[in-house]
Amino acid sequence: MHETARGEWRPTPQRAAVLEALRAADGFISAQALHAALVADGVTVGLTTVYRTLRLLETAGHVDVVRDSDGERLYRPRPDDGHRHYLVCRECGLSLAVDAEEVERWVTRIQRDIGFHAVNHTVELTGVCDGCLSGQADRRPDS
Amino acid sequence: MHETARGEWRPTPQRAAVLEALRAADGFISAQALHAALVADGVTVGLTTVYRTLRLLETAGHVDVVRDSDGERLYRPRPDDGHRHYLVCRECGLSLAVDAEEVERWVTRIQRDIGFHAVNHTVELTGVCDGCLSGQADRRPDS
DNA sequence: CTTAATGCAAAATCTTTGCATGAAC
DNA sequence: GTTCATGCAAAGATTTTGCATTAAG
Repeated sequence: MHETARGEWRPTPQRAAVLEALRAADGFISAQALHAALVADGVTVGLTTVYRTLRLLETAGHVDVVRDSDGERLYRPRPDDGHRHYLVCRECGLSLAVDAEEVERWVTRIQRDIGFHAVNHTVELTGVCDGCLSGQADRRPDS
Repeated sequence: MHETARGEWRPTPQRAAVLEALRAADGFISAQALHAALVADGVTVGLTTVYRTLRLLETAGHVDVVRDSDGERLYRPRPDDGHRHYLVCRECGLSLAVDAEEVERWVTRIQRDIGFHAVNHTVELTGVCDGCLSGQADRRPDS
């Protein structure tokens, strides 16, 4: 090996397309939906490649990953200033970044108080946005 | 209907066993692990029944559910004073309930400010406890 | 006796892997 | 010319559903 030891990235049309589609989709999107969008756009790419590319992006820390209520992984390009938390509409998928400073501080304090190390936190907020509040009344808030 | 309108609960040995095993396991446990434990204990119960019972408990709000990194659902009997948040050790599974009042308040305010309704929140904290901090250095904090 | 619960096997998902072909360096 | 990426099909894994049998009210 005479070049980049680790970091063997190889730019291919498929990877570029996945990245572009990922950024085009606003909010979180599943691997399958992303693949469908790509195919619909006329891009020739296999579902396998979409999964593999997303896994690479995840490993490299370039996407945030959450899970929906079915356990499906949803991806979103990470805003370049670190990780964020989102409030996602269960009905239309609208996702808004929320100010999570308080939570960040809370996590830091908990970590120190309890004596844990390398604490990761995941905060997922789902609700129903104003626009979608028209004719539905199943889930109640569980707070 | 002359009795309990909804709430058609039918106490069976299997359901009792699932509940007992769930309480016996300290910390979060998967449906499959729970089933394995039951079978190992000599209880005759099908995996299907375990899943169905856990789903009922979840609907009734009697268990907290989180997902591990493989997307597997993990269940834990809910302490009878509402829902809680836990800090779980990635190494040994030790789980501690943490004071989450601040987060609850934060969620309430976000909900009001942004104009969302029926907001659910999931907060998952994972780290490494003091006891396990002896020889391991893979995941870094992502905060 | 009527209604619901059980459990096996099969189905339905989402995701990963084996392997031959084709593209990138 | 090597080495890595692609993509199909098949395998893996977790959870749900169909349906006949059994148990509870």
